[in-house]
Amino acid sequence: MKNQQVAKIFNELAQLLELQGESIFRIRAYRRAAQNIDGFSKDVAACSEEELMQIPGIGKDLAGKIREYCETGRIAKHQELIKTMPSGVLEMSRIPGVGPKTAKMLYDKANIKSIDELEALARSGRLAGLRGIQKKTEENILKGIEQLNRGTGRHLISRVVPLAEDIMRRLKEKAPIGRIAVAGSIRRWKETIGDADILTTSADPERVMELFVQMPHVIRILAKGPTKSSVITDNGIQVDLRVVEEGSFGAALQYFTGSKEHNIRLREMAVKAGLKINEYGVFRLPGDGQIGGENEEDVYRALHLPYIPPELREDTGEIDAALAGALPQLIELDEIKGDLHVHTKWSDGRHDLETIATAARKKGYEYIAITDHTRGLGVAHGLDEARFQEQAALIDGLNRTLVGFRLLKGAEVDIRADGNLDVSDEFLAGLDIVIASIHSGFKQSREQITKRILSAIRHPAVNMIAHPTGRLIGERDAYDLDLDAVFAEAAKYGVAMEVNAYPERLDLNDGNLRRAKEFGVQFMVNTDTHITSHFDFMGYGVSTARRGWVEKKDVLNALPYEKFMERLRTCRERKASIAEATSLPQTAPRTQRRKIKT
DNA sequence: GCCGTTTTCGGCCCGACTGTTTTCAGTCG
Repeated sequence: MKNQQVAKIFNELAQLLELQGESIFRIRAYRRAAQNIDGFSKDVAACSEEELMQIPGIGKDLAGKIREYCETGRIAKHQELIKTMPSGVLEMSRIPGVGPKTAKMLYDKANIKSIDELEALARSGRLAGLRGIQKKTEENILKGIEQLNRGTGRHLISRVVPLAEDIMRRLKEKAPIGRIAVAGSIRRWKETIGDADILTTSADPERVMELFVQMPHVIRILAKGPTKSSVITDNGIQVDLRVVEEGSFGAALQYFTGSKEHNIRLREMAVKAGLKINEYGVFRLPGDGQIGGENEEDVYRALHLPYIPPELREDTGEIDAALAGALPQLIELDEIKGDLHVHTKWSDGRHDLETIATAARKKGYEYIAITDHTRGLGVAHGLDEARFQEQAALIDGLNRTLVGFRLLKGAEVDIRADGNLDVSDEFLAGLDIVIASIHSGFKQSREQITKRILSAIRHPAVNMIAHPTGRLIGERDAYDLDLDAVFAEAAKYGVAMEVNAYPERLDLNDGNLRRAKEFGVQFMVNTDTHITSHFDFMGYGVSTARRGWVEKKDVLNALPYEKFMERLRTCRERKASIAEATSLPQTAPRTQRRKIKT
């Protein structure tokens, strides 16, 4: 899949063109193309020029550049631009507060070629005096460099959500506010968050801003105005607070939820319809008469669109789907009836069976599966068959006492480096549910890993592949895997793919899910719980599924208990019949075999 | 560089905050 590489080069081209002072529209064209390629579900390397031009924002020129990259591994225009400027200048434009104009000026006027040189000059106080730079800007550049050095600037959503909730709670207690909500990428449930956006209404905005910047978390104030302030908190997360009037809250919520690309599309549509949309409302032009804005729905209604859920607002086809009346009916958190990936202290979890069952019932579930690790996973105290039998007896006992709730006997089986499972087939056949996953040999070749997972999918007892790509956000990339082959086989055998809700995993991710859906794959959204509080992660899993356009009908654990069990049985029956059918050609008469061939 | 149910040329989303070049450019979202 070359999409990400092409997207990266287009983004870099946009930055380089920005340094050249190129037309902002040309730059924006590269950025838009990069985003659409990144979100495109098919490999661009496998697309003809005509197919590429079907992607929004890709015309003849960019389609040619994509082909050029796929065929030669480089883009001449990119190479040419890189040569015009030291790479350090590009890096300087990534310092918060320093944009392309400033970076270019620093290079042109003072021959500064890297962040290190810039920092040294700023520290010695010799930056001030250059055109447009005085003491204050010099200080801000140093702070910006510090911020850049502190980290990637993106945080796991599970780190940001609690902070945003805490800030909102404090504002509700102390500040004179009306409505309040999170916006931005948190509300779209992106897996990582750049900064937290909070939106509120107030009759006394200045007082709200004052209280906001004085909160105990705040270590630096980036900006403070009457309607908008930005701060850095002690855990390095930037929080932006915006105050609007009641009549604008919906428009502002829509506006600040983004994504930017989604909003640009909407505002383009608005202009064509003789309307203007901004964060204050929807206005009819000319005359500026406001026709909506108190509620978010007003914005979509004004454009004759149905309400588009925040998780879909990425300009990856949701507006066209809305126009066509073809938006998906996204899965909802309260439609989840069970959790099929749960560990106990029998392997590497913390609690006993009863504690886990009680916590799950409190969540309102009808069933969960106990899926402790198998013996292959020594580090996780994997169980051997005898220990599983012991555990099964306890589960049977608990099930006799539980009313309206079932514990399923399951296991998270290790797929070994050779593709075999580390427990006997007979034993697995006796379990209610078997989930299989990879915990070692991540560096194997694409062919090997794909083969391992395909053989697990075909195994007679396996019902689901857990965390199918193995990625850990910010720590470990997905292993090299032919996902299309995996999805095709999973759909054929009725084996589910997991949406692992663990915040570091979120695996499959949104893009994978959309692709998998095209193959007709079914999903299970699970928390991979090791401690009872992990059950709360289900929201992250469901939101990731929603970002992947997943509907209730695609999610097996949205089924009530009886129906769910029936599906598990169907999966195994289907496998048995496929195994039987595929063994036929070998024993079939010669004439029949020839027929099959043609 | 893309795009077209007013357009194949001339448009391309909109506003807040900051620092400084005192009327606005740069940056950000």
